[in-house]
Amino acid sequence: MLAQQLKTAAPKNPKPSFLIPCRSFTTSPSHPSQDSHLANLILKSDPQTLTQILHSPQIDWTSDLVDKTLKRLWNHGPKALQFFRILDHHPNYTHSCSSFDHAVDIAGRLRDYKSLWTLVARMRARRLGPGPRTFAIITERYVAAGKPDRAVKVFLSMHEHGCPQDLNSFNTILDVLCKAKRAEKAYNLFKVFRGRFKADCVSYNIIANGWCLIKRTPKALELLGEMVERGLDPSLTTFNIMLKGYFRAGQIKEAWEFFLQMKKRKCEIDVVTYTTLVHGFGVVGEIKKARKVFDEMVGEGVLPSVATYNALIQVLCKKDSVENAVVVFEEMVSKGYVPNVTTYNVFIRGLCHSGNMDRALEFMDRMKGDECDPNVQTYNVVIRYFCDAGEIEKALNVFEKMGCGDCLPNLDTYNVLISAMFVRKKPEDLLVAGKLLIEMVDRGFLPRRFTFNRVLDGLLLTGVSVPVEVSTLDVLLSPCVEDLPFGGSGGHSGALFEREIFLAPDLRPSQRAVKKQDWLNKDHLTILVEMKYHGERNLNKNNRL
DNA sequence: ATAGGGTTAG
Repeated sequence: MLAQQLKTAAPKNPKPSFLIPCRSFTTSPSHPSQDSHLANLILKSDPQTLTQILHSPQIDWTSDLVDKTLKRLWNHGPKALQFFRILDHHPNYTHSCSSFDHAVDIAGRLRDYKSLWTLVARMRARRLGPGPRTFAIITERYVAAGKPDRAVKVFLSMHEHGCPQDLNSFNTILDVLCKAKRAEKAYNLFKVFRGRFKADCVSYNIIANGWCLIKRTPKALELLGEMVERGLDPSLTTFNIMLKGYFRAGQIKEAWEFFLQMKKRKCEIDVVTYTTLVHGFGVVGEIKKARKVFDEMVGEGVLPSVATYNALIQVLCKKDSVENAVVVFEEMVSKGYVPNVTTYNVFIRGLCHSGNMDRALEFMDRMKGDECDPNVQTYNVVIRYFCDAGEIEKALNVFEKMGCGDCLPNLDTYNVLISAMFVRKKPEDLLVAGKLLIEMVDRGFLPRRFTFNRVLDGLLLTGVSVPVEVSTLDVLLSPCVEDLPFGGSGGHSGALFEREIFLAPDLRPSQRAVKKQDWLNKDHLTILVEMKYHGERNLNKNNRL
């Protein structure tokens, strides 16, 4: 049934998509899942066709299928939202609250707050929420966008959206702030409301961890003092947080002493404690110590977990040798542990780092056989190392394998590749950079201004032109992330230059004031970007970027 | 989606 869909749904005039052809080969003979099929279909279709497909009675939409599809489209936010909206008008399917939450998340990541709040309003109108989870998402997105104050405001106004605050949501906002390295802000909020929400051990653990994350272990200790003062007992989690905190701050000796104290105080040391030790000693190069802890934990009655193995494998790769990591890898498998994506990723990274690209690719294939598909991090690692080795073609090959729907590239992927295009600075490379830039913008990733300018500079210098779709042009003409109101990283102002866009090659600058409506008649435009510099920068003469 | 342990870069 879906195969039929695939055929009939193919657009008559498929838009030429550069670089990212749909995967014309499949690496595994097994049948891709339904959501994978759908994601590919959605990526290829234009809005009109898409409506037909999505509203077709042949597809039996369920909340689960919608959630999975949204997840597949995660790295193409605009498409994901388009999909969600079209399905929202389906004659006999209605979105679940979890799908709404996903959509809210995506809108938030796109920093499309208008859509975000529209979704929230719609949720409420349908009595599906918004719930605590929705607010966890919204606040996290605001914090990630560099707007922690806005996030706090949203938390404080939750009840106005029909979702009263409680200890859980209080702990959530604290955690969101702490994880974003805003321990100070979290602590201030904590001090104001700890009485009202009856802060518990979890609240204190969250804040302590927040201080540890920014390497301020003394503040964490101080907070634990407050905790005890108020009659709350630290838990094993609390101790594990501190232990990790010492390692993170480079206080290895203190970490070990702290661990000895834990033992002395008859703490029930668990696998998390041991994993922290293995990792902590390993990253500072104390491989023997890491191994010793690893070997001794079983004697203490604690079995390693996959995470413990991952920690050991990682540090062996980094500070010892990949060969020894291989031994541990095989050992863990022979003991019946199932390596997960992280295991493969740390291992593949190790192989890449030791210049073993071929073996890295072999392991990537081995993953697929083991129901453990490579994720975007896996691809990024391999792409990064190919780029570093100057094997740009190979990097692009791997990139193309990411294809459409199975594992879409993310912001890192684009950044890594675009940077790599400026190594050789051949005109072809710069052209690829231009195409990548347009594609990333198309998919809802805002390049940093540095990236944006660099690519435009490159194109200008080489005189290469890039085909661009009209919808993309809107975004290209809109500000970069740093220029958005309230700022991405905040506070930058004043562009380095003004950009003017001309239609090329047949239009002269005098015709630059072409109206947008005139462009709309064409499928694609070839544009040439010309820049006017403020100040003295003169790139054309010395021909350098 | 309430807290702690494995992935990521000089």
